[in-house]
Amino acid sequence: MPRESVPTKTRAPRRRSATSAVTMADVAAAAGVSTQTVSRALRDPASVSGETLQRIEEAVRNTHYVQNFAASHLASNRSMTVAAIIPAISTSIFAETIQGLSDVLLPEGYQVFLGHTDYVAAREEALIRSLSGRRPDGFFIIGTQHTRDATHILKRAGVPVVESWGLTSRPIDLVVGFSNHAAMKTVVNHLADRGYHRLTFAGVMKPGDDRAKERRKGFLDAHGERFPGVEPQVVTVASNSMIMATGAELLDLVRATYPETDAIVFTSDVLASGAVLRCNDLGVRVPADLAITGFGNYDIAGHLRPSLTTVAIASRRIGMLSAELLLARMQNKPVTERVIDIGFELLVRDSS
Amino acid sequence: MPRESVPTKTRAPRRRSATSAVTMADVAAAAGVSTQTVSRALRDPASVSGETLQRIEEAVRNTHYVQNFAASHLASNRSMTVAAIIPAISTSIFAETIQGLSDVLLPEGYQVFLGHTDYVAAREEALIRSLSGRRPDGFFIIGTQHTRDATHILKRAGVPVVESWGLTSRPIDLVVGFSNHAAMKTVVNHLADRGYHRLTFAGVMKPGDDRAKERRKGFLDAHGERFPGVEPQVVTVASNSMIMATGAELLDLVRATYPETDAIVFTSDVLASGAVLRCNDLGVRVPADLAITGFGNYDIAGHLRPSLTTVAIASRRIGMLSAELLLARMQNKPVTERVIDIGFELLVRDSS
DNA sequence: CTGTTAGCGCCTTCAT
DNA sequence: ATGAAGGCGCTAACAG
Repeated sequence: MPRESVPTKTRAPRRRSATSAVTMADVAAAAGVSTQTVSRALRDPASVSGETLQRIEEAVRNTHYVQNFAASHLASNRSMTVAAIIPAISTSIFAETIQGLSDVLLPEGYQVFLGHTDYVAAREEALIRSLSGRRPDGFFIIGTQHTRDATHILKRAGVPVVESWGLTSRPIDLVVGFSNHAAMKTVVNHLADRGYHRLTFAGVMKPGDDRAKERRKGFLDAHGERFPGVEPQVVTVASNSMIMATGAELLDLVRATYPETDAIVFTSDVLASGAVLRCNDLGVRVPADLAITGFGNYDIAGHLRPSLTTVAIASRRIGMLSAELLLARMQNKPVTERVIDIGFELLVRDSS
Repeated sequence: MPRESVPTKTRAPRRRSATSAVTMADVAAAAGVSTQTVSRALRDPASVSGETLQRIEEAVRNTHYVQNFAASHLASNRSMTVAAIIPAISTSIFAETIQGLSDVLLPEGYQVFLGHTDYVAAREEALIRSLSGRRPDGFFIIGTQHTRDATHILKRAGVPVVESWGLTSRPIDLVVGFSNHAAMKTVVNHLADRGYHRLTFAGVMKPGDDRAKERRKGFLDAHGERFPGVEPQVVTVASNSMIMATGAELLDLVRATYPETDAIVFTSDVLASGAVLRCNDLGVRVPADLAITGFGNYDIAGHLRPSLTTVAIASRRIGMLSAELLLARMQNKPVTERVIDIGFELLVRDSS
């Protein structure tokens, strides 16, 4: 550890670094240049002469230097990180979105802080609060509805924010999503066109899931238009997991509650798949006895028999587009569109 | 000798903070205390008198102060972050592991950096290198085989490292996993016991997927024991995605290559499910004509008809246990077990 | 193209 | 229980 050259100090020099005592100063010393030159070589190799660059690169290798981004962040006021906040990581279509986000950001040198809220608004706020302390250069968040304080913190952060998987006329900053309301209306219209007339909406409604609420509203609005005077049928559960077993349970619940139902509109392919498979077990013919629709176009949807009518969402693309918007903002490039509607696609298959 | 202060400010003071000009000093001023007291109040409220604490909390609220963790990190040499490295986020059972990890770490104040490697060793190394610069207080990584340099960086980081989803006698630091080799032997033995005797191993083998390699080896070893002299049958693809369509393709490939096959051992439930559904389409009876086994006990496995024989892995638990080990290390608590084998469970269902 | 200087915002150490 | 001093490792600003 060649760092002793200040004999005039009365106190022993502070040694707090437990790990990696190698600093930029060590590299600079080894290469015979100033720390500034090392810093420049690391961030913009072209700004240093070829010979100097080589010496520095060699010094980096010899010393096993690993740059400390916390110091860099503090000095430059750029953290080179993006905070991503999603409801759940597992069993979730949002994983694809995060992969898309990450696929675009990592090659640009940005790293991703990931947190999940379990669909609880208070947890979302706490997470945003906590992640703000990391001073990310951008935020990515699922959903367009947040607590007052959460919104406030995001706005005060002074960095780009992308809300996603929904649309809103009053975004915090940027939005990449689609209309859950319109998507569900499309499903209802499709079923009505096919002649189904006793529709039931079924799904898991977590308190903090504004996408599910939008979908329910889309169902109700379309139902009112297509079946005026008919009482809409809605069956939801709040605490169940998003698993196929829940879909099977919901099927049973719908059949018990509204036996006259001839089509079930599920909020997710996971639930719809569970229901289709249970129908097969029960001898209920899909779609002859009962039509079933899903949401999300999961892998399974096209492989089930009957194959599942559903709404395809470009989940990965949401992540990639969001990352591109964030990058543009973070690199001070112009962003023309503040709200990007990526749309959706109704995939009519055999279950309806 | 104290350095002289320079009262002659010839230059204007630097102002680099674009965002959140509120610092601890502002809070301290508002509360009429020193920054030190604010710092203490934030990290250990009990170390400050009740009245002072209240004034500080009020000042924090009024100023909208958000602590800067980068500065905290630099000064304390603790980042309160954990880096997590997984092959893929989406369509992946690892998402559950990350959720488990995150569920344990977030409440303790740690935040998670997430990166994915797409099963490419070089990307893993690059990611580890890059994440090291964030000076995480711990690493979590899927797999037990890494490049020389990657291993070296992890060791030099001087923080706890958990490798997972496999076992090794020479861990970098800690391991939480199970034997993929033993799991696959168990599957083969089960099939052999049931009277199947022309087994084919089928799966996606990405170059950097050491779990898949271990599984293949387990298959081959068990096959050699149970069917001495019989040439083992292996059908793998390298570049296909882990989706059901690939399972259907593999089924076709196996039937074309080894028509005498009476049982297919897949490396994943996703593939096995695709194969089962295709068998249903083709009129191939499972398990009468062909037995099929999966791996991972995904949600779908129990709902398929026939239901899928598979190996259950406590994916979420791997994450939680890993987090607990990391926490123990990071908080200087004793860790007795360096290698934790969480085992696996063969679930015999109707497909075999 | 390279070096010097000062400071990013917080925490550790020491003193009271 | 609180305050003062200094430095964590790096980079912006300025000079040459």
